[in-house]
Amino acid sequence: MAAERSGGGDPARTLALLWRTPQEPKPVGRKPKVSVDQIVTAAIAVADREGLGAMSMARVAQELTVGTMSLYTHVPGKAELIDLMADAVLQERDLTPEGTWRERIKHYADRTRAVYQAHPWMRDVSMVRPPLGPGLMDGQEFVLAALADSGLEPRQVTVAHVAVEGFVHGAAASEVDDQQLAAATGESGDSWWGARQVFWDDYFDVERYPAMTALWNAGAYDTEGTLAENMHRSWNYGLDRLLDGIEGGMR
Amino acid sequence: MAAERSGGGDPARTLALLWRTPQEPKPVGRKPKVSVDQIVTAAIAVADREGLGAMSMARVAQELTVGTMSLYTHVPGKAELIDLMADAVLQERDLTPEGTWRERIKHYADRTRAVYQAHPWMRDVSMVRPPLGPGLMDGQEFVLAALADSGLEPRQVTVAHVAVEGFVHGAAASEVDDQQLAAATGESGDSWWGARQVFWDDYFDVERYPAMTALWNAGAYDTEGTLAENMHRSWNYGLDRLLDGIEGGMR
DNA sequence: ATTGTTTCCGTATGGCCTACGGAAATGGGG
DNA sequence: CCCCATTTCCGTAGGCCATACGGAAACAAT
Repeated sequence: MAAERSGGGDPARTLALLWRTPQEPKPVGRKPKVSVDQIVTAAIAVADREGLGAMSMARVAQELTVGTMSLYTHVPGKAELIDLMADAVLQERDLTPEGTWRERIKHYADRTRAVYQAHPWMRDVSMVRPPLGPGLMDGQEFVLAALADSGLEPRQVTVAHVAVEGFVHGAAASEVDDQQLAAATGESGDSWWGARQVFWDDYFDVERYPAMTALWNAGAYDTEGTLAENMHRSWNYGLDRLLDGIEGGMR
Repeated sequence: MAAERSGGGDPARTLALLWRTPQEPKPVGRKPKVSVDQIVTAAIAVADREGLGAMSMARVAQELTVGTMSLYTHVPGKAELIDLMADAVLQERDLTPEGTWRERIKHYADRTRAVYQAHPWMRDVSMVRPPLGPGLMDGQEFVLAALADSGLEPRQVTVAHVAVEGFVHGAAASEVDDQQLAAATGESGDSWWGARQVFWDDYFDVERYPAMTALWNAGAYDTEGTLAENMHRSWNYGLDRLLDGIEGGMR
């Protein structure tokens, strides 16, 4: 399926939900069996366990022992529910502003990575039109404050911000993708690659791929550690080099 | 919906399709109405026009004026079809090895970006367990050859490779995400943000977000150009800084 | 007990993938 | 010309999904 899209609905309604605008308790009428918070929590629980694909309205309602359509009283639709889920888990990062601007960005990357690890379905949530809730906004503020302290020009800060944010989310998403696939298909990444041993035997052409062959012969692929560990190493390397570049560009 | 997952099926069968292993023409039996190539082409056409979500087996069959189930004679299932589509469009990059290693990586990034622009549904295809076909492999070889020429140690080349590949695909995906959403929802990114003006009016808190406020006041967000143009600028900046860092790390 | 308000939820529509198995087409041998 | 092995075509059916609609049920105030 294609990536989950969020927030097509009425912006005012969605924003009120994201910021949980307190509404005066209704004096009359039937008492609600569930709250928005309960729905969001249940939806996150389902997605954590079985992936975003399994997070259907029916499944969440079942979790809460409520009729499917009851959810629509509290939440406009599935897209908005996903927005609420995403912002909720982004709030789990506790971002303490300590150390140099670089250390703070690394801290931000770590915390964000932890969110993706805990909630692998975040890979499937597009951040191009993000939920404008407290979870997202607090993160933006944190990164912008760090970059502003770095000495970059204001205009440069905004450009660097998009690059850093993109790298962090992209890296976290890729890294988690492997685990999500493992959970969804019941096959680990290492096992998947192992099953494709045939490829190297039957299709790989040393004439066509000299650089890969040379690297292989040089022992560049004799790594210890799992696929996941190697990915993590690469991403740390990438972020460090990106920050090197940003730092160097200021001088 | 969650991201499209590929290639769970029999590796040997999928590899044979990806590399179009020629099979001797059957002397007897009913003549096929469609070929694998026709199916892949039709599927790409549908996805280009209406998104990967609309690319159903029924829709592709309709395109070819053939019964839905006929497709399954030629292709094991939908996941494998997506693998074939992805590898086919990756083959559209013509990667000519000219210039310095840096220029070649930039060239690779440009060509890959062009693929995503032409086929926005690539955003929804996971590259963690990629289709091991010629399109993907030629790209890998190209990047590895460039990095090997940069003077990095073999082990470092493989680490840098993951970082670069991740950045390029991630950047291309993000950039295209906006257009894909615009096409899918009929609302442009600029218009979406415009409709969320309410947010700045009703929810944004200058006390809570001093860094953002300061940047706003400093005119850092007074950009001309569309959202898409600004994203493109940021991604170029990010890739340049990443390559700066890689270059600097060698000294 | 009635009324106004709010929430709950059963039903129905139209979509998706694909297992299964029979129908239809094809070329060769009698 | 007929038969038959072989191959492809494809209708049906089962079990998922989101959500529009409208009536039933619960509750407070009168």
